[in-house]
Amino acid sequence: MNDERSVAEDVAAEKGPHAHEGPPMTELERIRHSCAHVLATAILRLWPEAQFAAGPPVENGFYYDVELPHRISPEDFEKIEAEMKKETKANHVFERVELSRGDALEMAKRGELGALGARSSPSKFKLDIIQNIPEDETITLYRNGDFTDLCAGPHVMRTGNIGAFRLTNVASAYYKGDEKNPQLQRIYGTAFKNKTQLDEYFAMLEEAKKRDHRKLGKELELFTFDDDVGPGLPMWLPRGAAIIEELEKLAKETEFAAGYQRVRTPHIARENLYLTSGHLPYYADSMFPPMELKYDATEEHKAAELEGIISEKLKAVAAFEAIFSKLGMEEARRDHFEKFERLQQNKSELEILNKRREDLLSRSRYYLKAMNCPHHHKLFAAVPRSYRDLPLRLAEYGTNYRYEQSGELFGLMRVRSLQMNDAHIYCTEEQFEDEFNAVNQMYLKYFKIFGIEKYVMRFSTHDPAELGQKFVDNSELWLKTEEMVRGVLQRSGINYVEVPNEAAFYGPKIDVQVWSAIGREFTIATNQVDFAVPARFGLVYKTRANTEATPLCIHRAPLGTHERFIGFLIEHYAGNFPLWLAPEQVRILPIGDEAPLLEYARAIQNELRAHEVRAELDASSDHIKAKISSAEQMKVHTMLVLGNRDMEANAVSVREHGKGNLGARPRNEFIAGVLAAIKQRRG
RNA sequence: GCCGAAGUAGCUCAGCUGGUAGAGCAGCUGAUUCGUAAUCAGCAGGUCACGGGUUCGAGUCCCGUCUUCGGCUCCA
Repeated sequence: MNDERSVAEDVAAEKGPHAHEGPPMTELERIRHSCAHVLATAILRLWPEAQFAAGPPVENGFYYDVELPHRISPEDFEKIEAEMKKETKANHVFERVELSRGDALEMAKRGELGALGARSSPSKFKLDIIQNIPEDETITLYRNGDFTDLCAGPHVMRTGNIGAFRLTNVASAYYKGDEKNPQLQRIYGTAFKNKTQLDEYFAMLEEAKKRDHRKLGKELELFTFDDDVGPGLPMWLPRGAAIIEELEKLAKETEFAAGYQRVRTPHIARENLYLTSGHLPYYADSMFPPMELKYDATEEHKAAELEGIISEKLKAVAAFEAIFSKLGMEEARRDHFEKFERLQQNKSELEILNKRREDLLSRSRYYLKAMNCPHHHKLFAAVPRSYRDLPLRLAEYGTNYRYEQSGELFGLMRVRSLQMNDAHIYCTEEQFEDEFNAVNQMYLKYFKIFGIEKYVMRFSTHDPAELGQKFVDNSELWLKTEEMVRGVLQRSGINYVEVPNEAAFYGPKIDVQVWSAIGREFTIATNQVDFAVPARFGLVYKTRANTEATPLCIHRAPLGTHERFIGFLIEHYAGNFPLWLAPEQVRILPIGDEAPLLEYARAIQNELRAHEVRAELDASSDHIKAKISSAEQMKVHTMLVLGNRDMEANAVSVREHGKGNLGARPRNEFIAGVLAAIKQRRG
């Protein structure tokens, strides 16, 4: 994890598994990619019939996809690694060979690619890959010892340059990620320059396991899932909810100071709303299916009435068409002009009626909201807006529901109900830069508070070739807003990287990646520029010149969702939350349970709670050591060990989780200190 | 959604090739009055994820469903 690459390189490198394009590989990637070849070599020694597909370096190592009747399991790793060791010991040169397309195809047909020599069956995946290499590109092979593979490289000089490696796991993957293609076994491994770095990496994984938010969430009683409630629907226990409260407090303070206004909107809306926004049918798969209201008699009656009229019209249209079809359209128009006109009229009326009927029915379908923007757009529209109202910043901790595919669910990181630190900023083009910059500054402020030292903003832009398909067809606005975003990012010294062709449908976006204290990456938040949907909603404001204009909209959620953000924080802090965030900030542990001492303890608890400090009292009959132990296990931030000595001196003996016994302090001094630390959001 | 693996008490886990369920912690009750990470004893706790099948007999074998995990795909 300690390689010298910049974050930008990291991010760029992860883009292209196929080395045909993109930037040259870093040294570590060359090592890993070379190791994939060594892995293939080893597998072939054990199972000569193996068919290899692709074996690129990836974020934390490499993999090679292989088709093989034998199902490789972790028990096989030892013998595969032993074969790999032989290959690295032999220190073969990675030899690069250029050859013609014809020669490459011949070799693949003889089964010599991704192989130790000619075989009875062709190297089918390699054959396919060659056929997909553009005509103007050079085809190259790489050889190490007996092993020959189709590969664009680059590699390290010799197999011995692969310092240290280990296989990690095996999973299945479809060839080219398409489920219509054959299913392959994907063998994962990792490699480093030396053994020390390899060991560090595995130590980090161990540490990540200890900090796993699912494990700590259970142990610390932060949240829970229940089968009867449903998959991907976390419920927050009081200790977890306490963290949520603090995050909301932080966001509300920050946003208030930045001129945001808080709003509240329902969790559901009629289908019409999502037809207007354009989410339906495009995004329908990611939404919970609609609730249908059956009991709206008026609307059902209206729909039925329309149904009657529509069927009449249909009959009329059919009758005319039957006549005309015999005559042919041109003749019909000439000779029966009047009837023809009536047909056209009936057709267009039918269209309107059908639309009205569909509209009526859609009014009885309600969807759980998957995002807050449509509701917020309606709030914008609820009041006549003038340029004087802009920028208008509407903020809400809205709860969204997204029907994530079952295989996507993962602890708190990928859920179906999520509370977003959401806001929509409506502004003019002139205001955009300042607004966007202010949002970025808010991110930096949060990074500081949470001790996030490494981050990158992935700035996703559009591909002009896909205008009108993947992206809203408005070239001018794309270029203009992208230029504005780029300008803000550059001028504010934000660490960012540009990712082409990954923008949202309606505008450029920024995904915010942060790294936890142990160096694992999380995408926690997103900022999106939207120059399309406000227009769909017909949002306008009066300009100074008394004309109407459509505002730009910035979607932003610096703290992302509670679910993912707290998941991140759990790992980041290893469950040892700073005082202001700690679910239980203070626990009072009286030595013994004699009445005067308990009374003293209770008085302190009450005083703390009067100042909104989450203070608890352990009045159990446990011995003091046991009380300390259980408080430590729950990672209570501060423990007050109270005995007669403390009571007599009006003092408290302070113990902090992770720091141990800090000795006695005057009661008032301690309380003032706690309040100040919480207010300043210090540790 | 697809492929693979797993699911035993609130938690962590044991239960061999089928013979009818067990520990530690947590909980409850009582004793213990202890100055910085676990005092002692007793009690209670399970439709072995759910549903079906094979068998004299299923936690154990087979099938289906659900959930979780590892991947793939997805994340406008």
